[in-house]
Amino acid sequence: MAVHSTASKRKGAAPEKRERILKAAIKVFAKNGFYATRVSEIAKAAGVADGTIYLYFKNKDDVLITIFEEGIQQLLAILREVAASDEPFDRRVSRIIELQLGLLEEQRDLAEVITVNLRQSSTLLKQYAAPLFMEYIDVIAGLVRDGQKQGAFRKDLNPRVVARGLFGALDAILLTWALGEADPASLRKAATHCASLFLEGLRAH
Amino acid sequence: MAVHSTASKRKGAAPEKRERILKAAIKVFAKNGFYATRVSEIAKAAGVADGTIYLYFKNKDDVLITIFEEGIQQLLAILREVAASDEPFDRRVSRIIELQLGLLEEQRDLAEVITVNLRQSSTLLKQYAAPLFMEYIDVIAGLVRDGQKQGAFRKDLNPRVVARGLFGALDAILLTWALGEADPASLRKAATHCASLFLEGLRAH
Amino acid sequence: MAVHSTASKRKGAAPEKRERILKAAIKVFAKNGFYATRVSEIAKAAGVADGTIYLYFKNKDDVLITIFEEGIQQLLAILREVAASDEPFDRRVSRIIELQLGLLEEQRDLAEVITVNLRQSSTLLKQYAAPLFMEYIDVIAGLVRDGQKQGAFRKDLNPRVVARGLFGALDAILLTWALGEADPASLRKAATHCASLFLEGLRAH
Amino acid sequence: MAVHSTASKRKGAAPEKRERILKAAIKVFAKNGFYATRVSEIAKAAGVADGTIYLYFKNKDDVLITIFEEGIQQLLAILREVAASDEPFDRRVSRIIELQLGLLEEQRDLAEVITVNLRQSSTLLKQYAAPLFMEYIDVIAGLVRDGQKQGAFRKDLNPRVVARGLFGALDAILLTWALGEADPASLRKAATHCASLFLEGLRAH
DNA sequence: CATGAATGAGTATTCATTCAT
DNA sequence: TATGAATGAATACTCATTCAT
Repeated sequence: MAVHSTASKRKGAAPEKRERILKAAIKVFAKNGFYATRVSEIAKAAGVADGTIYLYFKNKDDVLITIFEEGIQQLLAILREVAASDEPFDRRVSRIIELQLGLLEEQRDLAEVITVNLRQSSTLLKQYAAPLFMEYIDVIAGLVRDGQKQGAFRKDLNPRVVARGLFGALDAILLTWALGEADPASLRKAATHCASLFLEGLRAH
Repeated sequence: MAVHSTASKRKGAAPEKRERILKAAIKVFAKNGFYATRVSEIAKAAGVADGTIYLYFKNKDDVLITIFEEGIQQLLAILREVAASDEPFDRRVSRIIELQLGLLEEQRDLAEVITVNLRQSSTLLKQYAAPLFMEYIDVIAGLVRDGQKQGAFRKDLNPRVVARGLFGALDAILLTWALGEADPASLRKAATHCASLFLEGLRAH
Repeated sequence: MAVHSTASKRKGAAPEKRERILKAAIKVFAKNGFYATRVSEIAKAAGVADGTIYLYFKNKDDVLITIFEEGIQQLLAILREVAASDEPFDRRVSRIIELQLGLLEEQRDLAEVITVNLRQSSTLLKQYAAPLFMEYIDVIAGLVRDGQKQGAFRKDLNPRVVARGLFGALDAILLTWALGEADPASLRKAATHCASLFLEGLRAH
Repeated sequence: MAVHSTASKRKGAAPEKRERILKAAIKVFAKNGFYATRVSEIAKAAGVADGTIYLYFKNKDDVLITIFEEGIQQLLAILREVAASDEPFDRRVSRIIELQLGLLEEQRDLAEVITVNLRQSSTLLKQYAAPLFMEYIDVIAGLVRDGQKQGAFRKDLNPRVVARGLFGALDAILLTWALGEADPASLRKAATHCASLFLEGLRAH
């Protein structure tokens, strides 16, 4: 898991150039996909020379991995906070859904890179994404488990199955949305319906 | 296709060359991913010459598309049948879930190609997969809509959102399963839980 | 020179199939050039299977060589006859010019193959065409030499240079004509002018 | 082009990489023909990597086209100058002949590429060479026409036919020479004879 | 003789990565 | 640090030729 952890080379100088490259990479990866994106395109979009990218990243794969790691970490941090809040369980689940879709809505390109691009390299997917993905699932599963313990959710469902299902549902909704014309309003409405569907399905009687 | 043509065009050997190529492609695509797979690897796995592949497929893309199309068509045929049956709606949904997971359980490589590989090419995804995917969604959405009309399902949920969510949930469960060690029993149990979650979430009160 | 001479394989049977292949080859070579022509195209145009071509010719090169040899031999035979006739020298030269252009005019495709295609393979050109080309030049040069001896042509010009020049002039005129819209009338007029130019240039004072 | 740019973009080495590639290409094209020449052969002969060629040329075709264009432009510039001089018409025609043969005599390989190789691709010939070729013909035809107007040349010959004939004659002489052992003296003598033949043929009485 | 499915050697071109400046 | 010219390994696809029928 910590394979990549300490991340890419950096020194003391060149502060935001690294960020510019990442931002540019997210944009072109989202537009063209990982394999169809040329390193030179990222460089051009970032306004740096091709070689400069190799001062901040080991190689092209490293750029994608970094995007994924930092993007997921961002999500995870908020997710954990929400999951640990003292709001009612229903509310926490709703917020997670809205959050995930809502956060990504504001970063549509990042969403596409994370949900679509990462699957483009089986190696990357299995090596780097899977562990982080599991971590993500774990947070949600933990929330479900807590809800079950507290009597808010029915106890006969495997929390990890619920978590995977929820993640997949959101992923599919996002994908369809990203492939289509991507109207923010429709996404928000879909989020509400999805939340209602899962909460009703989870409710303890 | 030539499933039943016991008589090949030549000798007794090399009967279903096309099928052999497809089978081999599914195997190597699943193992290495679309982009990392060399045409020569497919040829070798199929026991034919590189050039032979081009007698049956336009190019490498065409091989992937064909796998996807024939795989989905297979699913769609069964799906439509189940959706149109006269069983209770609950039962129909359950069967769809079991069928989808069950069918792919028997063809793990195909599952991985369909769920993972196809996303590797944005072009292929948008051009070929999206329409078939929508068709798939439509069948499920149709079933949900019918259930709503008949009073079996609550009416306040958008059938297409439910369909997308269900598909995504199953996709994620399959993906986790395909990436992991893939124990059939666990997949079957996950199917039951998933069905229960969605049915409860859908139930009309 | 006799490298190819006894020509392509033949047996006793399959009489005109060989001719059909040659005729078809002339057509497609003229249209697409030697390198851009596929053996399968020749086969299709001739109405035979790809493999059949190899029953009559050693390989693709052999087809082009055969066309060239038989085409040139045809020309040479007539040329020699005209050169040896008892008409005035002026007349013989004129007839040669008209003949060469006129004959080819009736076989435009053959003309294009001989003048253009053969140059497409340096090897073929040097190995097979050059000798035949020299033979061709020799006939014309012989006629010029005779004319000089008989006092009809000026004696200060090298007959071989004249022959080469005449050949080149006709070749260029044909090439331009073949590349353009190819109006037979304009070709004939060009022939007259060309003849007049050369005869005047050759005349003894 | 960068003929005079004494300062290369880099070090002191590899100054005119583009020129080196062109020079190498002329050499190998002349030796092996266009189709039989591998891009890697050009690269090796030029002492650069295969990929470097694509930094300066669009593709293999582009290399041939460039050779032709720059070679012809060179000839055209001198030709136009001679054609527009105030020497007697006879002299101008003689000089054109001598120049054309002489210029190429110094660049035998270039001569072979221009006269032979270019015809190897029908597409290139028709698309790129034909227009330049016509321009070339026009200059000579213009000179003939002027000579006719001034009373120096007979008026009954189509200037364009004369120009084509002259070009073809020179081309054939060059071709024979390039294909043979290429003795400079014989080429020069051929030039004199050719000039005499055409001038006598053109003379007004 | 004829077929045409199958073969597999052969090659232009791309693009991630390097390194001299 | 930053550059971007240069590198050269890597690969999909074509097509002349063969040979089992």
